[in-house]
Amino acid sequence: MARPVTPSFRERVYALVRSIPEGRVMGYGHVAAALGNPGAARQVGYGMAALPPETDVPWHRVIHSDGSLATKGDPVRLVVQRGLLMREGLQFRRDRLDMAAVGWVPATG
DNA sequence: ATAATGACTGAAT
DNA sequence: AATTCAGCCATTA
Repeated sequence: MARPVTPSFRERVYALVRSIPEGRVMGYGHVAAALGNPGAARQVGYGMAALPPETDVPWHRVIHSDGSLATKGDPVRLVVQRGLLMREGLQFRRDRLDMAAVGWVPATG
């Protein structure tokens, strides 16, 4: 089956996001930097936008670098994401997460 | 090949 | 602390 020998940036994003443990979150820029492209934060979010609703990628664990959530002009999706995060035990502080506490860095625990 | 797009980010106001 | 502006770069047409 068509499996690219050189996985696209998006593929790498999905793989990393899938490896984010429950109760932890990562910023778009952090994901991009972990993939070796510290300037491709927007591409990370763009990849999330292309995810189907039945995806196995925990896209809700990827948020803004400042701990807030992305809206993309769809406030409904925002509420859903917040619910998913709270369901994992994350605490919101005025519609924002404490990245210093719940922020996760791969290969470091 | 070029141009437009966009779940972002950091600095300045 | 909140808002605004310009830069960034992979994907799509």
